Amino acid sequence: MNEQAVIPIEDGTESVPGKTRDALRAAHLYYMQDLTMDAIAHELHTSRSSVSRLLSHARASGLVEISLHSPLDLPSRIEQEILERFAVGAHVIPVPDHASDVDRLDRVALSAARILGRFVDSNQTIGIAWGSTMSAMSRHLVPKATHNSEIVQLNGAGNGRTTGIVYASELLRRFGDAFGARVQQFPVPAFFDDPETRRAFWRERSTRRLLDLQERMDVALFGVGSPFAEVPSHVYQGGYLERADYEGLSREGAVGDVATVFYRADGSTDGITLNERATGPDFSVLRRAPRRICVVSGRAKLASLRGALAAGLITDLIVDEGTARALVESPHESPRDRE
Amino acid sequence: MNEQAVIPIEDGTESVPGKTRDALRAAHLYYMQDLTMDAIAHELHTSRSSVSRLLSHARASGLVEISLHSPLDLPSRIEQEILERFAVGAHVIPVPDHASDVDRLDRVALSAARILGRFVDSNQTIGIAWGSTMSAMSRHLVPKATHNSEIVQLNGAGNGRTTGIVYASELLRRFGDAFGARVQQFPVPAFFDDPETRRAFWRERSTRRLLDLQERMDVALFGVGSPFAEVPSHVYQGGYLERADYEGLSREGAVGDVATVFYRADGSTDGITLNERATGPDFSVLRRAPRRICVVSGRAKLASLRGALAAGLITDLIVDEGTARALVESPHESPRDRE
DNA sequence: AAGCCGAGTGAACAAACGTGCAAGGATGGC
DNA sequence: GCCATCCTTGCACGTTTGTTCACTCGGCTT
Repeated sequence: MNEQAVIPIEDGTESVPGKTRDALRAAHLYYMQDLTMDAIAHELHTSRSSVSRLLSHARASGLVEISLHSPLDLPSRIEQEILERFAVGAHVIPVPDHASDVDRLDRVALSAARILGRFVDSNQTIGIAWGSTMSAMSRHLVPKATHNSEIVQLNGAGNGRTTGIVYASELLRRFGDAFGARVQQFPVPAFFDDPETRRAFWRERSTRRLLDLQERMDVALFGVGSPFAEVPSHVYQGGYLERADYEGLSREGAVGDVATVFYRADGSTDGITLNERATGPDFSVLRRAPRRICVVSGRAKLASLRGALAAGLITDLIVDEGTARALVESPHESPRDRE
Repeated sequence: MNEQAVIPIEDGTESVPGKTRDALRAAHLYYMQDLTMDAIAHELHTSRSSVSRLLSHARASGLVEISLHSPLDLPSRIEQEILERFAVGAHVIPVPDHASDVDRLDRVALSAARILGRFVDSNQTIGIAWGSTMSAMSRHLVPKATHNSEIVQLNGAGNGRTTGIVYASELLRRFGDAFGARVQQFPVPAFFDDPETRRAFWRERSTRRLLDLQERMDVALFGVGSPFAEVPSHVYQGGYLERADYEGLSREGAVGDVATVFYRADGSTDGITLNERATGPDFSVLRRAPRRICVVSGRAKLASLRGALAAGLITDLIVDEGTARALVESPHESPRDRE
């Protein structure tokens, strides 16, 4: 049999495109023609195992895209309501109510990572905050080829004795790899000890360059912090803040933060002293980004989320179902628990 | 456990949207969150089997869309070449060379059916020919909701003693169902016996109405017939044509047909007498459709395909790999076999 | 040159999945 | 109101798929 006639391409040493070719072909046969992996293995002259791996590769590398279309007459009542009430595009992630907070975060992050591709494109500057939500997302990104894009770190990460969270550089690198984008690190602590140090730093040319990038951001991606919730965001565990800081926040009425910048329930930030030591962008800067994506999981963050919405920080919200339901159910109630 | 709290929607008798809701949720959990069907069954309070069926339903009904993206630097050399040489957008379907013609047709039709959704939209008139290729496609259509669209039959089907091919009405209905479109049948034989009958019929108001529709077509979908190939298109098996007809076609240099209208290798149709009895649209009418999708499988149809390309009938081509390769390999050779 | 390392392969096993089947429940016609 | 019929459900089975493991094969180091 003239087996080599089947694939008359030159067998160059270009092994990587060769793998991509095979993966693409396998994906065609599997997803478009419904062949079994066995049959595909036969067509590609390899083993079933390899086909299984090829398909995994095809999915993980974005060769295969799976998207869901709700029929237009059934557009998730909750998403619709969030859109109307807050003027924010919502993606509600179904998660059972009894799931643990860790599960919940993982599942929201996984879904968010897969949705993210829709927001990312070439020639964009993408700002990324640093936190456990972003960390979880970074592990599941689906690559998408872009040109001339840039990832810029929104807030410092300090030299954390990080609680299992990957280092900021690693996190940024993952985003950069996934989208073929340059990465701009922001090597500062999450909070300065002295506001003066921050001001001095901000005058440095290298810092200015980064801040300029932040001002020209096309997409911002962040979670919300919730300092007084039972399961505090990791920013509050890494030893970044002292007891006195919490007391200050509490006294000044802060309910949450976005990229280390704190706000009150009504979205205001004026007079929150900790912000003078924070490294994240001022909200006036953040709001210049036309697309501001917020990923939230867990009802503990409800009050924070409300504040971020009040501050107008969010244009697109990715949130677990329980939190979404709570958000629309009890419109203006105090952070007391429902039911 | 407050199980009913998990899904606080009213348990109305709206069973169909209920099923769609579940299917959508299951699809979310399966495709976006990588849960196993077991886990999903648990979340939905049902059995694994049901989840499997829900997911099948979600795929078959277009709730889930799976698409493949070749990396831009590797855009199927063949498709690229077809685009350059014939100015036609190509989708090449990988099929092993040793596949039987039946397999080949099935696999191309399956892929074509899944691609078709991209071409169909609301407020469109979609013309559809009648043949074994269309028949195979009709069994695998992925529904897509559209408004105010219309399916119009391009050529008559006669009262075939159809060889396992579904009746034209059934075929049209499937397309109509899949896209929520009205269906306009064309109840005439594939070929009239007497050209005069055709002319008379064409003057009828009911016929005119249909021809008008054909002239305003947005999308045309058809295969090509290949009268002199080893495995003749079913049009030639149904007893539509007599020996004398074939001899006439042969004498007049016909190499293929689109919707019962025959053409020569150079795309010309003038002086092919059988066309006076054909029921399909004149090519000048067909070419008014901005999008003209042709589905071809099997090298036996290569000469026909070349002719249809020469006639400028095609804007988008869906073709099996072997045929595509033959198309670009031997550019201007006579219909003699290669190798 | 020998040897170490990492990537890739196929066999084998376990997990996950699809489907025929029989039972239960709803629907619609009479 | 009752029965025939169709649709749906969960189970059980066989098939299909993911993953672990031992192995091979280049490439690169010592």
